[in-house]
Amino acid sequence: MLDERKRKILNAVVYRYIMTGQPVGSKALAETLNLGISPATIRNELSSLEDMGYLYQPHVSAGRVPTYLGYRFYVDNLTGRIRLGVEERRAILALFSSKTRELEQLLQETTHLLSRLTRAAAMVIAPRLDRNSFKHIDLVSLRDDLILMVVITDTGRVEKMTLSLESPVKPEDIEMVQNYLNEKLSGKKLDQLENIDPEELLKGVREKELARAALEGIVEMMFREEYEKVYVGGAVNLLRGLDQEGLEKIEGLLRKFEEQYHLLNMLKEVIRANEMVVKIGDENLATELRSFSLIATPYNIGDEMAGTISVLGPTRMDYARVIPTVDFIARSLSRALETLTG
Amino acid sequence: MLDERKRKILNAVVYRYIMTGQPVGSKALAETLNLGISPATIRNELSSLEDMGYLYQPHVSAGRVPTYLGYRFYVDNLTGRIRLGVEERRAILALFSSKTRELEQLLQETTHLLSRLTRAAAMVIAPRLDRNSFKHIDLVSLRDDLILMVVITDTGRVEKMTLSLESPVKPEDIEMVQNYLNEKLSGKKLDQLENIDPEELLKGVREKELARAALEGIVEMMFREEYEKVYVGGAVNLLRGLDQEGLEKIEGLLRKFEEQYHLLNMLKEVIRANEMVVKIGDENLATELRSFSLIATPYNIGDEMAGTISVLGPTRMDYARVIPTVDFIARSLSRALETLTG
DNA sequence: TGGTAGCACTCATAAAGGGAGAGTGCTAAT
DNA sequence: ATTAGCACTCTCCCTTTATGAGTGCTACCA
Repeated sequence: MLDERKRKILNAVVYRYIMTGQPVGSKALAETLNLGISPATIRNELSSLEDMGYLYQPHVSAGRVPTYLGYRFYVDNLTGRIRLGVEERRAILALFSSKTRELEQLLQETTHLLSRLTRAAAMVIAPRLDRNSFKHIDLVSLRDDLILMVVITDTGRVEKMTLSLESPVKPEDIEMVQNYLNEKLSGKKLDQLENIDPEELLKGVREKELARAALEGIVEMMFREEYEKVYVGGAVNLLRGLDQEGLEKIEGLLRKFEEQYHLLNMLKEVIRANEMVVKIGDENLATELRSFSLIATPYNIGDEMAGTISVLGPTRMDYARVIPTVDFIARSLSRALETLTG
Repeated sequence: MLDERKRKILNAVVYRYIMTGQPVGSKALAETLNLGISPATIRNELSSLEDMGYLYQPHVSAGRVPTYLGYRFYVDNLTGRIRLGVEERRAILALFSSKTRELEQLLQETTHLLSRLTRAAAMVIAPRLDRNSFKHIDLVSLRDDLILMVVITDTGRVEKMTLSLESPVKPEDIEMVQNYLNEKLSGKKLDQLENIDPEELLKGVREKELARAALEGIVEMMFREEYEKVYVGGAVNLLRGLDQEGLEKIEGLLRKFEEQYHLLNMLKEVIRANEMVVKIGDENLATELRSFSLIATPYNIGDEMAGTISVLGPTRMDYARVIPTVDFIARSLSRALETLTG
């Protein structure tokens, strides 16, 4: 579709624009490209590339700037140019070589690293709860009618909830219910718990109110976590080199960032992807993201896909550097999680 | 020090400037003040107030703008003007009337409400861990040499940590250590735990490695939480109506906001206050806050001071509205926590 | 003596004009 | 097919000019 020369020119325009942020002119291209052709020839090619929708001119006497399509071409033809910097490699290995950490802490630090290395906003979606299996339940009385329920999963995730009861319950009953539930539920996948008939299960216990509240609580907890938790970092990076009007646009986006629910909604088109996804500009579903680029890739625990890590930055982003960085972080995280969760 | 007329004029200037954002001129003041004096007289007074350091002129032909000192005077003389709006009252009561919630969730929602109602950035410092007392410890094996430790406090706070052991440990030993620690530590204030001699305590157990790791873990956990957790919300509000240069200044501040440690450092001068504090402009210790106003007030659990809620906004802030809002939220939160933690 | 009218003065802001420079598209020549 | 040459367009930046807001000062008044 595009001949060799056009491809070279297009790639050069995008590359230069990413580096400088300035529209790229024919003269500068002739100098760097070394194709032995004059600016005039390049101008013809540029004009042609503009007709095809890969480039546009901000105004008539400016150089060319890539359209979303132009970036798309560039990203799809990155082979060779792409490489992980030594700096990045070192920082990533440093983070993941330190051991014995909390899942949450690890994800939090991953988010930080991601945003720092890519200079973009980073989002890490935590592993879904429903794939975990039930490990242990703990009932602790705060008051005789107020019980704190703590549920621990096999991946070391800890969720808690306060149960407020109508009537007081005795310590020995609490312990009994706890033991009973532990025995009955141990090892079950969390999403199987929804199908358990509570009445059936409750037959064996005396203190029905507490047991029922606990069961309902567990199901509610799953519901609460239906949209998974997201860690966000480096949202400030989106402000970098922004003009007045850009600022107003971004305000709405940052507002969405503060709410898990909205954030996940924006990300949902990439959440389920099982390989790296690069969405450029209007390729994004969420309107708030239309002027940004989103790079997302899944991470695993063992063989199972667990969650997604992603970065959000301007379409004018150094893809050749960011893509391998995101990729390597995802791999490193997967490896770390495997040893962390046993 | 200031006569009646000067006070009226100064208050009017600050009030008007807060409302409009425009420098206030003598003519406009003469119209609104109804003191029966002419603009010329007001000009004399303004000039005098400027000499005293309460006002300044952005440039010679502009009206007057309050200095930090001017805001300070205004805030110190708010009596009468101050009142809680019905809107705000309703929203606050609505949030705190719904019941049975997690401490963390409640604090998170409080942060949200605070930023929404004040249109400023909100920070809520969670109750310090060391005042809590030990309620229950839970050791769950993830693998035979990887133990998840969960510590529950009497206020329903749950902290966890993974313990990685040199040698595998048997399930019955885990249970034994867990029971032993529960018995020994139950009811102790967390800050007392630091003084316990581990060797003394360890005499009674066979599985010393696990027990020692657990003890060290608890102490480390306290250390980890020495600087308390902070919830942040509405940082975007700081971007409101910002010019290009203000944007660059604020970028550094927002970056600090992303790190608990730095954030708490900035807040530390107000953390220990036991009544409402209003810090205006350069009254702030942290240089990053020098061009903002910080309003902070403590909240309690029972009779004990538990944490601090605060908002950060431009010095040109509607103090008459924000101050009572922050105050009422703090009171409501205190009340809610009392019933939540029993 | 405190208040006021009048007036000259300053300065920000906006609109208008005018190079300079960058980069283009087009044309004609190779 | 490629290129040199050139006219053209438009942004950017600087200067100029007009406008208007608001002041400080001075002289006058009750």
